[in-house]
This record gives sequence, structure tokens and C-alpha cells, in this order.
Amino acid sequence: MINYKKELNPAQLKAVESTEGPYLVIAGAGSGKTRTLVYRVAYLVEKGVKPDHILLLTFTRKASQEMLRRAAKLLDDRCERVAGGTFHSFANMVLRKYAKLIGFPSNFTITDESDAEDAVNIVREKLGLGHMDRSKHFPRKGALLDVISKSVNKSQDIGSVLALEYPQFSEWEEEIKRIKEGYIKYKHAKSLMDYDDLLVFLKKLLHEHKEVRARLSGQYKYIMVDEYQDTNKLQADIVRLLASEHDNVMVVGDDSQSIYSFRGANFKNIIDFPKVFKGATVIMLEENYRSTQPILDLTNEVIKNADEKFEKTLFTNKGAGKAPIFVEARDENVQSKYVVQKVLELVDDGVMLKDIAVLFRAGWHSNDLEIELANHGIPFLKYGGQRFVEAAHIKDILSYLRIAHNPADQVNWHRALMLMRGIGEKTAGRITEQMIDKKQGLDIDEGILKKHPDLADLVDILRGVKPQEHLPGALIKGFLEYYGPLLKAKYDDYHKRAPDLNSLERIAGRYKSLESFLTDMALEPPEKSILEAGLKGKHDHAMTLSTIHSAKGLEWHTVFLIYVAEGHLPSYQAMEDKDAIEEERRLFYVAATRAKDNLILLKPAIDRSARWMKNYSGGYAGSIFTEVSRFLQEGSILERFMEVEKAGGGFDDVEFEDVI
DNA sequence: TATAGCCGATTTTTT
DNA sequence: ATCGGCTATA
Repeated sequence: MINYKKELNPAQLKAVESTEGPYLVIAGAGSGKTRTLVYRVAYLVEKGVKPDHILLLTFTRKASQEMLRRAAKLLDDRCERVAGGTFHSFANMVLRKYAKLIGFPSNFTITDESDAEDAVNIVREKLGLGHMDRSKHFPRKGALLDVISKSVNKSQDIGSVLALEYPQFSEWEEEIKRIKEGYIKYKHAKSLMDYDDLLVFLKKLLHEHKEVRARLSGQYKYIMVDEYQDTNKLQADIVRLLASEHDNVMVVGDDSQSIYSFRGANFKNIIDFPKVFKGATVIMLEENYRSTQPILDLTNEVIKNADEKFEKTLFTNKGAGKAPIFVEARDENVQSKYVVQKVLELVDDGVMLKDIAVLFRAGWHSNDLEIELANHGIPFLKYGGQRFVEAAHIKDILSYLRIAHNPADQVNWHRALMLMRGIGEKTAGRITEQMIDKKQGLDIDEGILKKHPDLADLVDILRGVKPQEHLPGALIKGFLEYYGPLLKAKYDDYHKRAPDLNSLERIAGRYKSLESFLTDMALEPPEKSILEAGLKGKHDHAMTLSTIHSAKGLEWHTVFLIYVAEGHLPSYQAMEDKDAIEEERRLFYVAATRAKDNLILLKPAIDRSARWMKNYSGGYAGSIFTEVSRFLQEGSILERFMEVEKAGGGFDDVEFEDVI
């Protein structure tokens, strides 16, 4: 028996024991939000609710697995059978089953972002909007997809998205609308779904098929949603529909930690929740169990200056601690060296590497630090930034697997064809036209096959493939053999890329169906550095480098935050826009509240990255990148709450091994 | 029609 | 520094 009363504070206990009806839990940073969800799962199961009647929607699959694992440890294994995952993975699961009802085959392909961009480009070309005069500033494929995606996720029309966020493209409203329509039709014809479609069609399914809605709502009698501040309109609608039979919904979030508006998330979902679910009870978790008082004093002050928020002030019983430190380093490399030096000292004092993290706004901010850490032999894992599956050679292999799974996937056929020797844009177009538009499939004209042996080889492999009967591990092996020569022909640095292919093969080997493998590669792709570390077995003994976004929900004994400078945090791209700056503030808040005992903020005095950045940062000359972030300047926060240091050069070159 | 080589624009964050 | 896209050449 779990003693809930003893192990939870009154507010947490209330959240755990309130199982019927709608609840909104406002959970400040470090207030035991995860703990509350974990205990609530255990509580429900202990009370006799069947695990598969519970649905736990989280931001990453990792988060849900971790929570269910902890619940299982608390109670028993039944908790691991609770349905959990991201909105997208849940949507995928449901849609595979009910695809027919919304006019898709169940083997639809989930396109990643760059495939989606390629599809947009194809549509653009088809509409005759391909070759525009450069001076006319027609949006490129990435911007086009952004606009389309925003309009979908915010349930707004193209016109309002343009007016609000992309005024520079307003003159192209009609063209963009046509591209959006074309893109929707294109995906449908090719059985493709992008990330947004998973949500769009899940909503459509629940909305238009009341028998499905009733069945799913009856199945998931207790629904919990984590990180609710980072859901968008579509997701809120989905929750509403899923709960239609019972209203047993608990959403948990913190408006001050909303950092995904670029993806259409809107923390007003939290504020609107009591309106959408009438009679919802609000529970506030305000006691912080994570950070020391000096750290909280700083973070409370930063968020106090925010424009809009639920009023709340976190307090802690954890007691005194060291004041947060601000370090003005001479340049980027001194910034890195300072971190290294401090890490070595901490390790010397008995702090474990896995309890230390360095956080930053953008993936590339850690470039210099990574080199410095490697030089000292300090192991680290990097989260966020450029992804493994985005690398061109990985995408090449995945394109073969995607074709095998969905032969109508024109985007990936095109990619595969363009890799073949002697085939370019025109030929590739002709071949996909034959195969897909004329529905000849693999029955390609003999003449073409004769002329292009690379194509003949691939067709041979594909003919032998029956996806249901092949394990991804075995499938990929054949493709790798075929791909070998093409890799060498295309990339000068093929020897650097080859090991990645083996990693991919190893990952594929863990899956028992092609579909689940491809789904995961699209929805939960592995991090590059994690893979590499996995090979060396270094997981347990490594520090963390992470973008602030990827650090959400986590905590460390010591947190370094680098590049706390104007232009970096806040990012220069946010400077024109008041709302964007507010989001940067919340990012700063999320970063700083990850720290339990030590918080160290740094910034270089001279910033060489500014030299090339200033070229396209509009009116912001390079100089702004050397100013202390505004979030520390407001109300003299820096002076009032921090200890200030300066760091020049002259660090001892102590090796990591000397310390342990 | 394919491809190499050049030029210029671009870089936040992620399901 | 890197990528996408365009041009000149084979």
C-alpha cells in the first residue's frame, strides 16, 4: 500500500485523489509535477482502474515511459500497460487502425520535415510558381511550409498568419493558398501525412465519426495531459473530443514555461481550459522541491517581469544555498574553458558528471565547448540541434525503406532516383510519372531499366520485398549493399558517413516491423550523440549538453547556461516582436529553473560568431551580441541576485583523468 | 540531359 | 560554415 498522504503535499494529494471530472493543475517549476502524475497513475490502478483505460499524453515518449516506469516501481507492473506517448504517436496508432474512414490506406507514410518541404516544392513547380524572379522575394520551401503549418496548427487562415507573422509575404497570399491546397491534394494522392496531418486527421476522425469517438472515449476513461502549456488548438480540440463521454481529464502545465509557440502552441489553452470543460477545478502546486532559495529568488524575479501569467511565486523549504554566478568571459573559448575548469572542480568535489548540464539557446552554441570537452577527455551527451536522421546519407537509406513500405511515396522515389548514376531531374520525373501517376508500379519499361542499371538493381531488390515478411534489420542489409557504391560516388567524405549506416542498421535490428521502425524514425528519432555514446557504453558517466527546449522537465545539481547575451538569449530573431521576446524570457526561466544547487550563467565579452551573424540580423550590428542579456539587466537583477566574476585566459591544463 | 562548380543566402527552438 | 540553387560545360 502506498501512503499517499505521507508522500505528497496537500495540493499534490488533491490532484492525485481527484479522479472524476476535469482538473487543471498549474504546476510551477520543480513543484513535483511529474511526481504527482506518477502517483496519480498508481492511485488509479490501485483503485482498480484497468491500465488500458488510462491515457497519459506527454511531450516525448521518453517522458511517458519514464513516468510509467516510476509508477510501476511504486505499485506494480500493471502501470507499464497504461497507454502513453505523444499526441503524434497516439494519433499514429489510432489512424493506422481507422485510416480508411478518412480516405487513407493504413500504410500511409509519415513525412519528416524535409520531405514535406520537397513535396511543397514539387507542388509549387506544378503550379508554375517555380522560377520566380529573385527580386520578388517569393518565400522558399521552408518558409512556405512554416506558413502552411502555422495556419493548420493555429486553425487560422493563410491571410491571418501572413498578416501576423509573415507580413513580408502578404502580397503572395493567393499563391500560397493555392500551394496549400495543392499540397493537401498531393499528400492525399501519395498517401503521405506530415506531422500536422496526424493531428488534423485524428481530430477529423473523432469529429466526424461519432461511433469511433464513442469507442475511443469509452476506452480511455481517464486522460492525463502533461505540458499542457505547449499544446496547440488542434491538440486541445482532440482532448475535448476524446473526453466527450466522461470529462475525466487532468491537464498539467505551467504557463510560465510555454516555449513552443513557434510550433503553434498557445499557453492560452491553459487559461481557456476551465471554459472548455465547465466546472473544472484548478489546483496550484507552488512549493518548489528542486532549487535553493537564491536560485528561486533570481528566477521569480525574471518571470515577475513577464507580461501575462497566472500569478504565482514559488517558495522552497530547501533552505539556503550559493548565489547564482555570472561570468563575463573574455571570448567564446574562455567561456568554454571556464566551464571545463569548473566541471573538473565539481568532479573533484564528488559531483557526478551526470548531475551537470550545460544549456544553450541554439544547437551550435556548444560547438566550441564540445571541442574543449573532447580535448580534456570529458564525456558528454548532446541533446537537440542537428539530428541523426536528417543527415543526407541516412535519409538516402530511409528513402529505400519508405518506398518499400509505401510504393506511392513519390518524394522518396525521387530521392532514390536522383542518387542513381546517369539519372537527373528529367529522367527521375519521367520514371515516377510512369510508376505512380500511371500506376505501373515496378513494371517499368524494359528500355529504361536496360539504360539505368542502378534502377534495375533497386527494382530487383524491391520486387523481392514483402514488407510484412521482412524484418527491418534484414531489409536494410540489402539496401546497404546496393547503396555502398552510390555513397562513394556522391559524398567525398563517405568514410565519415559509413559508420552512421551501421548505427542505423543496428537500430533497425531492434524493430520487428518496418512500419514501426519508420514511424519511430519520423516521430521519435534517435539523437546522434546518444547513439555514439551507446556504442562506447558511456551513458552513465557523461555530462549533458542540451538546447533549452530539449532540457524541458529535467533537472541537474549544477546547470551552466552559456551565451546569456543579447542576440543569443534572447535570439536576435525575436527582437522585432514583443511576444517573441516574452517567449525568450520563458526560455530563460525554463533554463534557470533546471538548477538544483548551482546556477552559473556565462557570456563572452568578445563574440566572433557575431561577425558573420550581423550580416543578416537586420539592423542589429554585431555589437549587440556583446551585451548582457536584457533579462539580467531589468531592475538590476544581475547586481541584486548574482555574484559576478570575470574570466580571462590562463587556465591550468588539467586532464580529466587526473581528477578522477 | 547530367553534373561539377560557383554564388549567394541562411541558421532558433521540434513533433 | 553549410546548404540550396543556378549556370556553364560535357
